[in-house]
Amino acid sequence: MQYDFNKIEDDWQKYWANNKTFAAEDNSVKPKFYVLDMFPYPSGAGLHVGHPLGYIASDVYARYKRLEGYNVLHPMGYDSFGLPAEQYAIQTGQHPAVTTKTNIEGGTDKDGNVIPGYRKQLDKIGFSFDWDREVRTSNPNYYKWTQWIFKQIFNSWYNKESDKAESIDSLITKFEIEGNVNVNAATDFDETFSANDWNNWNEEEQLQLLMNYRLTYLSDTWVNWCPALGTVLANDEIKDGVSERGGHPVEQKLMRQWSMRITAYAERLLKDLDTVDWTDSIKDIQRNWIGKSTGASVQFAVFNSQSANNNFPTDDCELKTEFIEVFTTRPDTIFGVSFIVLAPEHELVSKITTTEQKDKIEAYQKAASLKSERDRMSNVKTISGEFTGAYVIHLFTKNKIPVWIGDYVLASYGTGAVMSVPCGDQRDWDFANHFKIAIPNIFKDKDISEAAYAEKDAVITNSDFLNDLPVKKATKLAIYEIEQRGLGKGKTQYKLRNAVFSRQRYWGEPFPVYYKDDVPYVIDDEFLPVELPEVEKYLPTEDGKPPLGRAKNWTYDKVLPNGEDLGGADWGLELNTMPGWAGSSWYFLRYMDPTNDNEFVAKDKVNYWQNVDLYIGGAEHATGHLLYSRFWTKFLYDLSYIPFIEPFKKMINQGMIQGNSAFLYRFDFTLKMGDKYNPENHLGSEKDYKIARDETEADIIYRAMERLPEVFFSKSYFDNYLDGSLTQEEIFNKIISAVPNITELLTKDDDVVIDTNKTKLTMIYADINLLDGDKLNIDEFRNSREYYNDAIFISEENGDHICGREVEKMSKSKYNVQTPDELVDKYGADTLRCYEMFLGPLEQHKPWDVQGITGVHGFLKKLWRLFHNEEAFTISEEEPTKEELKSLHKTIKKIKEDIERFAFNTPVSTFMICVNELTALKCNKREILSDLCIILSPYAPHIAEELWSKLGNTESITYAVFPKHNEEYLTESNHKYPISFNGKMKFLLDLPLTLSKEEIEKEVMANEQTAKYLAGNTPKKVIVVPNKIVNIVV
RNA sequence: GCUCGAGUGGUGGAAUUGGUAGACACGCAAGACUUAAAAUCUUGUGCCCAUUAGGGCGUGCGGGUUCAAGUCCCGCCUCGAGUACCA
Repeated sequence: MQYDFNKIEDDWQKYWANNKTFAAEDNSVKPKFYVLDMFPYPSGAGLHVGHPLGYIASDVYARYKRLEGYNVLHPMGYDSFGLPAEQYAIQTGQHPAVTTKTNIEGGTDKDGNVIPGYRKQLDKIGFSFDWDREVRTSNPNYYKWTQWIFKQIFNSWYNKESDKAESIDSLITKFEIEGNVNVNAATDFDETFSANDWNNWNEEEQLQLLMNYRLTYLSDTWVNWCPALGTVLANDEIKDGVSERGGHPVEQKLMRQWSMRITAYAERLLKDLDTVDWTDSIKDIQRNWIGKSTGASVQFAVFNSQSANNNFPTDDCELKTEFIEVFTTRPDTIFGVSFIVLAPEHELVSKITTTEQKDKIEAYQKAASLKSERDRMSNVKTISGEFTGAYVIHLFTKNKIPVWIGDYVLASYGTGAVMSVPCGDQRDWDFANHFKIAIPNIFKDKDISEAAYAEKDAVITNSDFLNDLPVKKATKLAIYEIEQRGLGKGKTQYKLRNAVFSRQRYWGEPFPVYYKDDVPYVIDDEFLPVELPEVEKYLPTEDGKPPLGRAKNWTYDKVLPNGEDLGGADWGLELNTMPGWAGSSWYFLRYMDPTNDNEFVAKDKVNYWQNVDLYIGGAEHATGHLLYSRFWTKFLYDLSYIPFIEPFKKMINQGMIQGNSAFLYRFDFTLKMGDKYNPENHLGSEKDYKIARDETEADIIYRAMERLPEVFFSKSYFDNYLDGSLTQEEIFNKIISAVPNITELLTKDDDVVIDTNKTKLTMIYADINLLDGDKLNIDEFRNSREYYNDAIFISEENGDHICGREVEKMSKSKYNVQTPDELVDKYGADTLRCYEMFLGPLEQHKPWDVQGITGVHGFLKKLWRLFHNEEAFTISEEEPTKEELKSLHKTIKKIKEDIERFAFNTPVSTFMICVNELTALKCNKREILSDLCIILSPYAPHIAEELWSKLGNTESITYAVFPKHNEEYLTESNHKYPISFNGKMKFLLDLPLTLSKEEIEKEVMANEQTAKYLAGNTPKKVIVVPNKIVNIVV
């Protein structure tokens, strides 16, 4: 009886949908398990075989956990706001909501292309998602709560005393009572004010001040402006100086923007990485991104050379009016400072520069400001700088230290100034060497004549009170002294920047914010969501406002849906929208309670489901989504909305499935005008050749080209062509014999010849769907496009036309995309699922090769045949034999072990071995096959359900019980000992396991084969490891 | 440059704690069935030498530890990812 996978899969998918088989129970007595896939963006291109890889793995795990008795939450939804839909809307005028819906649900786009729809594609693979919990970030009932969370962040500040976010009201109370003197908050605001000051300010002034404390705040910030996309981008949305999406240039611009004070959480984001089970690589990326460094912040007093002589001023020098603050991670090297470098943009530069140096400094500043980020990045090696003419006083030695500017110092990091210690830092050393500045050595017995000594294992010398101390102790003491003398203090610095949260785009969440006299206020909860308005175009307005500037009545009028007017006014609403990561920072919470209209998630539900137990997705979100959702999780925890501090406990990052592109080698005819051609003829007369008066040479050549067929060479010719063993002439001869009438075609009425010096073989992409292995299906290829109809193929001697292959990214433009749909139609979803897992370890990148799928498909057919003879389903009720039980139980054991260590590829091989063994044993016994169905069902759920029901079960296999292996069936009485000589295995010897070491040795030494390999020598030593090996050392 | 990861047959990969390297598949070759093809089945398949028996070499390269190394240690090479003057 045939394995009709199409019908079986269809039937069971319907059954699961109708019976809501995978609905998760919200408050179950069962233990919970939360398996989540990273939120997909529903693009119009649909799924290719790389996308479901992670979904299959998570689905296998989810199904396995159900069999293990867990209540599994395994939801799916869409991150449906985003740039591609909006770019498409700008091009076509279609509302992004419409295209987004089509991309998810299927339909046709404006050009008439059929869009299969994400959902339909997913359904065909047989995932066990609880679709009743689907969310879409662009649905108002979802983004209502994104806006609500924004409001909570807006109404919070970060209290460093309690080390958590608190309500802004608690801060206001403090201000009212004692001003900000005792407030220890995450803020850049460093002035102090009293309660009196506070209470005397008007509302606007108070609100402006609170902006410095809110966890999301409006400020003028330097942002990454991308003119091509018409929006600002966050640091993690930029790769190599250009936008991650589209690769457009990015420039720095000062704009009024909403930002998220993620820096308040820097330390916790860093520290809590230790509590999650992620790969070291992702953790490292986050640690780097957060970039913690500890050291000291130190103030250097500026010594004004104009009014002082070269003698050193005293401590009470009245000229100490300006200070340069620097941050250093090596306070222990304070005595090695020989100059100070400021960033060219540093605000003190103009104040301290002497008149003699003014011109040079200004020229340098100008040159630096003209350099783009990219130039600065690419010019790392060139050393440049300029002396300001000013000096500072060394904290301890009181020496004069020159102040320079140089663009190797970044304005945006630390204080934009460094104390340069050339003996201990290579960049400082290079700078000093270049400008002939002194390089004092403060490391005992270290040579610094050729390079700086940056290792931290030196002993400090020439450093007054730090002499003879190792780095660690010297650092501690230096900080102590600096603090004692009031010259600075110990400090921790982070690279992490606050995240820009505004986007000048249409297709995103509107802010729940309106403006009264330019002061932002948040909208009352009863008016949420602020729904995205209709606009007639998705472009910025003529005066440069974001697209929402085009919306009519975009004001906070306080009219409730029921028509009740609560007395609003024409207060303008915020025109920016939120970035892509807003909705995805908390979506995993919404799945617990997707339809709740009163809360973003109900307390009892989040208390039951807790955080995600297993999160599967790509590694590309390391610094974006994975950092932001950790930040929001901690924030919501601080406000006691959720009971955990990390969103994703265990994460696996699946590797990319690469495309396997195919190439044809096309002969490129290059034509030129023939000898008989005379440009004179071109000028009107009709002598030897018919040349239309208005034709150019190019026209004639093009016309001749059109007559010529496409000629393709098989791979071996190309290889020979590349290494020179096939000459142009030989190629040409091949063509002449393949296209005998070539001269005729070429010439016809035109005088055109082939320019044999310029012809060449070039690689063009061939659609991988027209290939059978590496062989081109010539007929299908000819039919694929009209101009290939009469293409000529110069093939291998056996008639095959072989294509070149290369592994690269899977993409439409490379004609190497494989969609899951075609494979599901041809082999079935179960085959696809098993095959994608079989390909290799989940985390690894691997090339897609469709050929291997037949092996997996064959395995399922073989499995089917265990249950069926030619005509019908047939099963035996006999007692299984020892061998059959052993085969089954070792499989049960290995499958469980493998799945639990997240090895998804090896179980498929294990199933194959088991089916091969049972086939060899001709086993069709119920007791064996019934358990086999269960353990296979996470991988191949449709066939498992079908066979399970044929075995007489009336309930879905989903909630069957994963069998326990019985160790008794696996224990052996004998072991085939590999007998090695000097570690090289020579033969096997079957011995009972009951033998002692001595007995084994005796048996081995008595064996005649041993004697042969010993060849008369006496063994020096015999190592016997019972149940493992025997090694004889000769 | 720095950080992290990976290198095993023609291909994808297996070998979980140092103990038979190459499981399981693909591909290839030979054969069976068939008018033929597909499907299916059987056998072989790391490389080299040898008719066989057998021998030698083999997990990127070079060393080391060990009775025994794909696995542990040291040094290097190549590829991939992240990051980029972070003081």
